[in-house]
Amino acid sequence: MRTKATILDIARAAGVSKSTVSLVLQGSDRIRSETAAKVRKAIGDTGYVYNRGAANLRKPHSNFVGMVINDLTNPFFAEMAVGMERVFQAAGIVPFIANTAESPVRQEEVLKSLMEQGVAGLIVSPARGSQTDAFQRVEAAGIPVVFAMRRLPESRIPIVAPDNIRGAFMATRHLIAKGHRRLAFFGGSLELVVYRDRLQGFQEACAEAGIREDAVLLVEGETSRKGGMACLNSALAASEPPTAALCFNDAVAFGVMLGLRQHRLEPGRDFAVVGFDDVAEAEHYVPALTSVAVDTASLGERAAQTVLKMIQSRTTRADDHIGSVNLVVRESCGPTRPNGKTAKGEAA
Amino acid sequence: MRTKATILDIARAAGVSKSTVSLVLQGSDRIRSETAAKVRKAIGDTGYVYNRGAANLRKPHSNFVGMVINDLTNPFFAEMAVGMERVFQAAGIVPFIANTAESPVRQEEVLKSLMEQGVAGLIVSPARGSQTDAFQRVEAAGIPVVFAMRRLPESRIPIVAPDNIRGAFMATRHLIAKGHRRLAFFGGSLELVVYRDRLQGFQEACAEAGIREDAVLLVEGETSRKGGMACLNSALAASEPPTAALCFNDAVAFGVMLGLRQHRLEPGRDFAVVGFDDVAEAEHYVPALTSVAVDTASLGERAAQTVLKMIQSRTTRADDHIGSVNLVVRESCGPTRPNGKTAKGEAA
DNA sequence: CTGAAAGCGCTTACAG
DNA sequence: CTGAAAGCGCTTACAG
Repeated sequence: MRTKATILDIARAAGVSKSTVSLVLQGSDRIRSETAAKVRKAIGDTGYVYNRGAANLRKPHSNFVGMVINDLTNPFFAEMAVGMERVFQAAGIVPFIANTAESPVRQEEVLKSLMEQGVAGLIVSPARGSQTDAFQRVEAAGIPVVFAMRRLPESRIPIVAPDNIRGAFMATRHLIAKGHRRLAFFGGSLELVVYRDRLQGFQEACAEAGIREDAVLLVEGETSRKGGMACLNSALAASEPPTAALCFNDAVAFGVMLGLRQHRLEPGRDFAVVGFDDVAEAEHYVPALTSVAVDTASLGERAAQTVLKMIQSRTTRADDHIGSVNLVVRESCGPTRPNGKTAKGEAA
Repeated sequence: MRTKATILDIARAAGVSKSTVSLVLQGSDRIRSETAAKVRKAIGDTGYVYNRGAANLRKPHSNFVGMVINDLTNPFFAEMAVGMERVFQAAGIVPFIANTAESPVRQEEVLKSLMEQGVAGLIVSPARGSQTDAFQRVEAAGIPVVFAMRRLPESRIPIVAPDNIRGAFMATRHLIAKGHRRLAFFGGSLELVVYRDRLQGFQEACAEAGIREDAVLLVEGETSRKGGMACLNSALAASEPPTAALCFNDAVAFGVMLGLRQHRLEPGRDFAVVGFDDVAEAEHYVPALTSVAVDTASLGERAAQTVLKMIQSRTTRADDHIGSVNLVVRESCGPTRPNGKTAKGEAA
């Protein structure tokens, strides 16, 4: 391995100055095409690799963005990533994904590394337990950030998220229309703003139906399959267990259904469950999971467009985007009545 | 947002030279602790961000590695990533993940961007259809690369992968022991070395049992759920359809089971399916999927350790690692007989 | 359309 | 234990 080629090497090889090389590298039209061709040939011959670190020393911003995710294991984020990738690719930007595995410490490290590398912008779904000051450094550095799905209280960072309140409200109403009167909300915790929003929708629907607060069970927990199983177990141990649950997300819902089986209970028949996110798997699960669809890919696209615009206009502010939601009714709350009425004759 | 702070600013603030600042930034023990403390305080006060691009101009290598994945949507890779993250984190290295979505073009872009950024090492599961020369540039640049799961024919890049031949052999034997005589192999394609290996194990087991070649159906396809459904459909259209299938991976297997249901066939009872990878979901699926477990997290750890060692020893070569596999028998091939014999009385 | 020069933010011998 | 100086690989006015 001989020492790495630089623009100077390729300038010599092409018989031009290094300014010229730099210009063709940037696709400038100030260079005659024959000259550019010579340069490009030299680049190919030498196996030259552009050094973006050096370039960034002089340029206003780099060409990569970071997507920092709290749980890569949740397929939801992979689905969102594909939406993002579409828009970034079109803009000639490469998105790098980093996983924090729900650890604020890890998140700190990841953010630091991304900044040091000169990241142009950030899309982040903050780890649970993130402090508001966790993003002060990136804000101070003037790096555009948009939150996706999760946000921090009292932060001015724009967010792209679904209409959590309405989604939870619709889902809960559905459960109530199915005749359930003892309801639970499983997974997540109060420190999450999303949780508070979804909980609010849940409680509004309960209130509307005149369900008393003591007929409602809130079980906080990890926002994962494992968390869902744990929630169910603790709920079932109550003196008067719930008969239906709105789950913080689909991962929790899958965990709940798993747990039900372990208790020899059949999801849908013995206990109704509805999820949130509508990941691809929801449709294929047995029983198929009723879930709040959030149009995941669109959310990803929107988040990407937002950072992109922020980067281009050198701003650190943008409007929030709240995406519309809709309830996809499948089998996990029992059979659907064709006329939209439940067994108890209530309007759906 | 005032202009960004540099080591010069913090040198002035701390009343030292910039060399001193650089030294404390690198944790040198040549600096008196009081001096270091002053410097660190100045760093905190200014919101200084270390510029790794500038540093890399002078340093031999950077501190980040790239993991380039062919399908982020396959939970297998998320599982492998957690194994990797453990070892990288311990080494103070941040792994960035990039998705190629099975596109060689996208892969090219991603690789280029990573190299320009000064990536220290790469773990890659090449996109289907990658040409052998796709990695010439990174090899020429002397960047350590290890392939994970998939490799390219005639490449000297080391690989970390499970024992595909043996895994497929064991799985196929299991199918045969269950009494199946018309077998299929679903998903993947000959251009993939992994495919050839798994196919070899499959065929060896068939040969061992004296199954004739015309009783065996090979259906190539995408290595995804969707691909699995397509494979099944085309297999079912045959004049004498198979009764069991070894699937290229679990994603394909899930697709096959989905497809079976659409044909009103019950996986396990009407058609036996076994997967490969044993992702977390396999255990929880209904019916639970029999699959070849590859110890995913260990594979990830091993791959990470390998690049790490290559980076440290400035080499571009390493030994391959073939991980052991074992068949996890669940319900997707029908009920297991307690004595390990099939209905037809054959040894398992 | 192209070249010479300055400078981006660091690190690294080299002195002291 | 700390400082002054050179130089890493680029880009960007500025000339010509």
